[in-house]
Amino acid sequence: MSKRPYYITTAIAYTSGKPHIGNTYEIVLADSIARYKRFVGYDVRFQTGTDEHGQKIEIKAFENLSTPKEFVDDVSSQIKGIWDLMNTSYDKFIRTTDEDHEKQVQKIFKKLYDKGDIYKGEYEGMYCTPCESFFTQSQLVDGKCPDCGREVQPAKEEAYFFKLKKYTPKLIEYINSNPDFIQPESRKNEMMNNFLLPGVQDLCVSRTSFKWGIPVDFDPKHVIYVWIDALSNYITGLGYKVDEPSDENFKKYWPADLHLIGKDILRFHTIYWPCMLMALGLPLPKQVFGHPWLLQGNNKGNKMSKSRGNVIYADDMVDLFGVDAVRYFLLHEMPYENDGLISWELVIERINSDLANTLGNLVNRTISMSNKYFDGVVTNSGDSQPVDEDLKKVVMDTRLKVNTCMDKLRVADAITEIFNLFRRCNKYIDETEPWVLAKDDEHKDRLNTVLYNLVESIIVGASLLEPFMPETSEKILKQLNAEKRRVTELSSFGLYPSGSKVTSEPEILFARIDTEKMLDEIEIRFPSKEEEPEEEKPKKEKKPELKIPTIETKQKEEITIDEFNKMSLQMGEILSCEEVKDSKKLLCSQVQVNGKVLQIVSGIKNYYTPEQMVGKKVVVITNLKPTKLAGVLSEGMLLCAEDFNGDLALLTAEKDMPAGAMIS
RNA sequence: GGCGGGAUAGCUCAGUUGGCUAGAGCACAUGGUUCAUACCCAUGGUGUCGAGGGUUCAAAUCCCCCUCCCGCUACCA
Repeated sequence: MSKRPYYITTAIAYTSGKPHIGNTYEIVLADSIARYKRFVGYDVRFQTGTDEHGQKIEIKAFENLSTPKEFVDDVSSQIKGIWDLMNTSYDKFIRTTDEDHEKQVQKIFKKLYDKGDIYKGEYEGMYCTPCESFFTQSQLVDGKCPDCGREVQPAKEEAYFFKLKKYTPKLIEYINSNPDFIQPESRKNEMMNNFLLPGVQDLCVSRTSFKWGIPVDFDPKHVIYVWIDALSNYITGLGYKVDEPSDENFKKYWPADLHLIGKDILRFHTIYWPCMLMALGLPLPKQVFGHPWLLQGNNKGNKMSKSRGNVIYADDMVDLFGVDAVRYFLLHEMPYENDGLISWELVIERINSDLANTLGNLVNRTISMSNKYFDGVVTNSGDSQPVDEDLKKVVMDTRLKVNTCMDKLRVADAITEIFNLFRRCNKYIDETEPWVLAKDDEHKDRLNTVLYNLVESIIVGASLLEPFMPETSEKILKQLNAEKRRVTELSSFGLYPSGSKVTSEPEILFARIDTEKMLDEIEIRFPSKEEEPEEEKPKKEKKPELKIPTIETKQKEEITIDEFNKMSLQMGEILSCEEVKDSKKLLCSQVQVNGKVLQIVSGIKNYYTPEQMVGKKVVVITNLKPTKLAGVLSEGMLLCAEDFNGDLALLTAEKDMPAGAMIS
C-alpha cells in the first residue's frame, strides 16, 4: 500500500533582509508538522523558499550598490542558511527567480489572459488624482469621488487586472462548506466580513513602475506583480506545467494539505490564491493556517525593537543555546491563536527548567545509575510492582495525546505531553528509590526492572520528540544504545532488548545556564542601545518582514508649470496640536501661515505626538479646498515624505524661514 | 467609524457544549531525598477569573453596559 501524500508549505520569505526570530518561527513550526507527518506514515512534501521580486528589492539593491539579482542571491542564501541551521527538513527550496518558475508564471499569466480572466485596464474615469485612488463605477457618488466629492479623471497608467469578482461567489461557497479551510476561525470571520461579503475589486496584477519582476511576455513593459508571481510558487515548485503534462509531484501532492503562513498574509492566501486556482481549473488547498506572531518582549526593562538594534536573530540564539533549545522554545512557547512573547530571559528560563532539569537530568541520572549499579547493562528481570503500571500507562498514552494535539495543529500542547512523560519518569525514580534498592542484593531484580522501565520509557519519549527536537532525540537514543521507535511500535512497552548496554560516559544534553552571567554575555554581544531620553514615538506601525509589500508609487502624468503654480505652498508654524477624537491616525494642528491660522488634519498620529508637532516649521499647501476628516474641518495639507516601510517624516526648510514664506 | 479577538496566580499561558473546593509550567516557601546538571519528589496561594449589572439551582464560561489592549478594515487633502 502506498503512503498517503501530505503537502505542506510555508510562505516564501521576502528577500529584503535577514529574517529575525519571529520569521524563523514559521519554518520551524512547519518542520515539526512535516516531521511528525512523516513519522506517522505520510509521504510528505515540504516546501519553502524565497520571494525575490518587487520594487522594494530593486531599491534595496540600488542602495547596496548591487544588481537586484546579486542582492537576492545573497539574501536568499542567508535565509536558506538559517533554515538549514534550524535543522529544517524541507524537500524543496523554491526561489521566484528560478528559471522554471518564471517561465510557468508567464504562462499562467498568458493563460488567464487568453481565457479572459485577466484584462488590460485603463482606470478611465475612475481615478481621483488628489486621493490617488481608483474607484469602480459603483463606488462613485453622483459620478464623483466618494471620498472628496471631486471630479474623477481618466488615469494614464495601464495595468492588467484579474477578475477576482468573477470567482468570489464560488469561493464564499467553498469557505462555507469547508469550515476548517481558514484557521484559526476568527481569521475566517475577518476575511468574510471585511472582503468577501462586502464585495471585492478586481485585482491589479501587473506594474509598469518598476522593472525587477517577471515580464509579461506579450507586453514587456509590464512586470507581473507579486500575487501571481509569489503565490504560484506552491504549484510551480511541484512541477505544475500550464501547457504540457505536469510533473508526477504535482499529480501526487496537489492540492496542498496545509499552507502555513503568518496571519498578516491570510487575505492573499484565502482570497486571491483560491480565486487564481479556480481560474486555472485547479483544486483548492485543504487548509490555510494563519499562525500568530512571536513578539519580542521586555528584557530587564529594555524594550527590544528594531530601531534599538537589539532584534533577536535565530542564528545568534542558536550560537548561544544550540538548535534544539531554540526549536523547543519556539514550538513550546507559541500559543495557538494569540501572539507569543520571546525574550532572552524567557528562553533561558525554559532551557533551565525544561531542558536541563526535567529532560537532561533525567537521562543523565538514569544512565548514571545503570552504570553505577550494573556497569551500564540494562536487564528486564520482570520483577514488576503495582507502581510500575501508572508509569507504563502514562508512557503508552502519550502517543495518542500527541497525535490528538498534532491533528489540531496544537504543536505546543503536543510537546507539553511529551514532557509530561519525562516528568512522570522523574517521579517514578522517586517512588521506586533505586538507591535504596541498591543497598540490598536481594532487590537486584527489582532494581534491574526499575532501570529497564526507565530506559524504555525514555526511549518512547525520545522517539516522540524527534519531530520537534531531532538532534536531542538522536543523542538520547544513542546514549541509550537504542533505535528510534517507529510509530507502530509505540503501543508496546518493553521492546528494548534486555541486556543492552548504555553509554558509560553520558554527555550532558543541556547545561544549566547561569542567568546573570548569560545576560551579561548577551549584553556584550548584542548591546542594547541607550534609551533615548525622549519618550518614544507612540505605537509605531508593526510591519512584518514577510509582508508582501503593497505600497506602490504611481508615475503621475506630466504637468505644466502653470499647473504647478496653481498650488500655494508656504512655510507654516504649528502653534498647537491635538489628537482627533474617534480617529486612529489623525492629528489636528493649528498652523500659522502669513497672519492667518489654518486648521489642518493629518494622518500622522502614529509617527508624531501632538507635543512633538508644536513649534515645527513645516511645508503646507494652503489653497486646498477645505474638507472634513472624521468630522473635523481641515483647511490644508502638511507635506510628508514616506519611505517603503511606511515611515513618515514631515518636510521642513533647510534653514529657518518665517511662517508664511512662499515656496516655489 | 465598521467587524472581530483579548483582559484568568508574581511571570508565560490552559480552561471544551455554563456544574463539584478555578488549572499547568516557571518563580517563591516549607518538607523529603541524594542516583543526577545545587537536581528530583511532595505540599502550599488571601487569584475580587478587567469594572458593573442581569439570566440561572449553578457563570471565568450566556446576555447587557463600561474601561483598557490588539487585529482586520475604512479614513489619513
